Amino acid sequence: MEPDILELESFLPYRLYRLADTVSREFSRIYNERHGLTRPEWRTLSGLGECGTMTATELGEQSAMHKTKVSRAVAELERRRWLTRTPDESDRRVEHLALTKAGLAAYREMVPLAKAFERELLGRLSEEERTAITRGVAALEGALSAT
Amino acid sequence: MEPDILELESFLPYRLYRLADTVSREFSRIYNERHGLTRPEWRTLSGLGECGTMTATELGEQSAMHKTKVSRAVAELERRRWLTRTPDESDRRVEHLALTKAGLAAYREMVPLAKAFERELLGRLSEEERTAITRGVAALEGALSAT
DNA sequence: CAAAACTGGTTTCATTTGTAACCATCTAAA
DNA sequence: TTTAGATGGTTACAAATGAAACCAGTTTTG
Repeated sequence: MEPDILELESFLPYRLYRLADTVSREFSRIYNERHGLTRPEWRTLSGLGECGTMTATELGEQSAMHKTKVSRAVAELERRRWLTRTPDESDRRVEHLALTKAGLAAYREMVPLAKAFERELLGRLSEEERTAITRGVAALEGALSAT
Repeated sequence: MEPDILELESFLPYRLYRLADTVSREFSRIYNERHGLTRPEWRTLSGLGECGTMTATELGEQSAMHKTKVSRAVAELERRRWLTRTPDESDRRVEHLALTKAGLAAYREMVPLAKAFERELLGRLSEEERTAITRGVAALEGALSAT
């Protein structure tokens, strides 16, 4: 191992990114091929499906998206009539977002597929490998949030 | 844990992506703030620095980039005079890419920073956590490549 | 109360990206 | 050979993205 050379193949930031990219690409078929959703749209749907009613800001925090992404995703889901906006009573800048029946239906349809995807992926690993990835990811998350 | 709800916060594809995104963003400062490189440009530089001479196709495989990204990154590094192209003798479609002195200098300057970044990141973890993330990532890589 | 500072959310603009079409060259089959 | 397909690499075009400016409304402060 030469000192002034970086082995990309074993460099953690690169490996993480490539891994996430591959997984994410595979997974995107579930929301993209089926419904033509983008990732921000999927995350918005997913966030609202999970939490019920949220504001755009909350959505951004919950799903780690830039507010412009949220804004655009919300606009598109509204255009599809998958969500509605309700103005806040006390603060007129704020809107409360919630899925419509159609949005909820799409969400409910995709949740089992998403779970199956994850299960299948983890199913290819041994029990120890599963604990390893789970613990490792959690540890890194902790290390980064503690900044 | 309701059956028809997906917890984004504990959904592996999401966590992986967010993690890689955060790490990658942090790391990009090393090549972006310092030299104004994009990620594809950094990977190209890094690939050539590590392997010496490569073709564009090889670069794409080694660093998991789409060929248009490679093409653009190579064009930009060439414009900076950080790499040169040498036509292949026997196959005139192919070009062999290699770093110039200036390119190599930039690479050599960044390698220790990259290594320090990784060391510092892993340094925030315990010994067991480090083995966990390493094993876990390797396991997933294996599971995905085996497809 | 008025001005300044801040916050939720949208829009604009430039950059990055992916898909597909595209050259040029090479290889294999008829 | 000649032609049909592959392959290395670039380019054109549309879509996705991020930074910064922006608007409307809210809070703070003098």
